[in-house]
Amino acid sequence: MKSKHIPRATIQRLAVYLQVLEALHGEGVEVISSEALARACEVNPSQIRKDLAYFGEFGVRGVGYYVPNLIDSIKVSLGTDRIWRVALIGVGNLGRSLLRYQGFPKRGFKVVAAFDCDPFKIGEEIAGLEVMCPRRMKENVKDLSIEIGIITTPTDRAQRAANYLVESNIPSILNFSAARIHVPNHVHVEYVDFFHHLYALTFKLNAGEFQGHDSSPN
Amino acid sequence: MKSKHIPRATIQRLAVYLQVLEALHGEGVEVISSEALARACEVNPSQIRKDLAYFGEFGVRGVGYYVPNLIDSIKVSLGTDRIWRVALIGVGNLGRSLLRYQGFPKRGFKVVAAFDCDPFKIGEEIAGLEVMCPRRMKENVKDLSIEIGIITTPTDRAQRAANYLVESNIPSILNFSAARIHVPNHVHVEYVDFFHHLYALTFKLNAGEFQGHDSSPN
DNA sequence: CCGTGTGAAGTTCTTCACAGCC
DNA sequence: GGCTGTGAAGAACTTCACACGG
Repeated sequence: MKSKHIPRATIQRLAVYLQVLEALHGEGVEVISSEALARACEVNPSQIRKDLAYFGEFGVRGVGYYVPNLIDSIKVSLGTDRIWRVALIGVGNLGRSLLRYQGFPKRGFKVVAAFDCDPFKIGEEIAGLEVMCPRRMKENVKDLSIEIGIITTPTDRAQRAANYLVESNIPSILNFSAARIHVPNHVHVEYVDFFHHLYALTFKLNAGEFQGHDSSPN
Repeated sequence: MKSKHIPRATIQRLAVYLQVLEALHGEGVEVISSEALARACEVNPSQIRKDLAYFGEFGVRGVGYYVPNLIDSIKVSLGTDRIWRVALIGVGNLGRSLLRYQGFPKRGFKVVAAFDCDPFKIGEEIAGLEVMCPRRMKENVKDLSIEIGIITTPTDRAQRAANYLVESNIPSILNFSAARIHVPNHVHVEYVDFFHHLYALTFKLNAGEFQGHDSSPN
C-alpha cells in the first residue's frame, strides 16, 4: 500500500505512537508487536498496522517492529526528521511561554522570530529573540526560510496576524487564538484550543448522568 | 432525530459554531442561515443542520437560526450552561499560566484547587488558590464537588497525578502532559498536545512538496 | 509458529436531495 | 420563496480475517 490519501486521524495517531515508542525505548524496549503497542496507545492493533502501511513496511513478520527503526520511520513519515523553522506573532502570556519553552528542538522545531505590534514590546528580548514589528515581517523573514507561523494574539487581532504571515509567504499556520481565520487555499491552518477538549468532557459527563455511573466492567 | 449516538466530531464542531456565533453576535448579527454559518466555519451547511438536529430543532424554516437562541442551545447541548469545577495538578510553567488565565469563567469553568508535590510550592498562593499536597487530595476535594482534573505535571509524573485524581473520585481528566495515562473505564480522559497539530502541518508541508505549490484556484 | 501486511467486510460519518414548514 | 430537518446515498475510516514470510 503506497501513496493513497492518508486520513487525518492516521497522522494524529502516528504522533501518539511516536510518543509512546520514545517512552518505551527509554525503558529499554527494543522490539514490540502491534498488539502490545496497541494496548499502550489504546487503539486496535490492525489500526496500527494499517496506519504504518500507508508509509511502508516497517515490521518483521513473526517478530514485530524494531523500536528505534520504527521511531525513525514515523519521524520521516511525519516530516520531523529535520528541524522546522517557526515564527511567532503575539507576545502575550501564551506567546512568552512558548518562546521560553524548551521542548521544541527535540520535537523538531525551532522558533527563529517573534513579532508583536505593541511598541512597548518591540525591541524586547525574549529567549534570545528580539521582538519585531509585524509590519516589517515580510522583509525580516525573507531570508529565514520560515515554514510555520504561530498565532498567539488576542482573538480580535488574529486575522491581521494571519494576513501578515500570508504576505510573508509563510505556508502554514498554527492558530492558538479563538478566532477562525481565513487564508488562501494553499496555506495550511491548524487550530489549537483546549476548551474544545473541555467541552468534550462536559458533554460526556452530562451524557453519563442519564445512563448512571456503572463502574469498570473488569 | 433524538438521542442517537453523537459523533465526537460533532462535539468539536459545536464548540467551533459556538465561538463563531459569539463573535457574530458581538457584531450585531441576530439571525443566520446554515449556509452563512457554514462559510464562516468552513464546513458543509448540511453538516451544521445535522449536528444541531442531534439535539433538537433550533431553527426556523425559511428564515434560519436566531443567533442568541442558538448560542444558548449549543451551550446546553455541550453542557456549558453552568459552571464546572476544576482541580489542577502540577504547578509548573503551564500550570501557573492556567491558574492565572482569566478566560475560564466565561467559558463555563472555575479552577477551585491546585496541587503539586514539590514541598517548596505547597502553601504558595497563586491566583487566590493555595497549592496543596496531592497526597491529601482526596480529603481536600471531598466537599468541593470537582468534576474535572487538569494534569500539567511533567511526563513522568502524569500517571501518578492521574491516580490521585481517580482516587479522589474526579470523573474526568484533561491531560496536558505528553504521557498516555491509564484509568478505569468510567473516567473520561482528553489529551491536549499542540505538537500533534504541528505534526499535521509538517506532514502536509512535506506532502505539498511533491505535488508542487499551485496557488489558490480562485 | 507467530505477527505483519492487506483485501474485503463492516461501521461510522458526511453530503445530497427534497419534503415540510414558516 | 427560502431555509430547515431528515431519510437515503455516498464517502471515509476502522476492523476483521487470513495469506504471507521470517
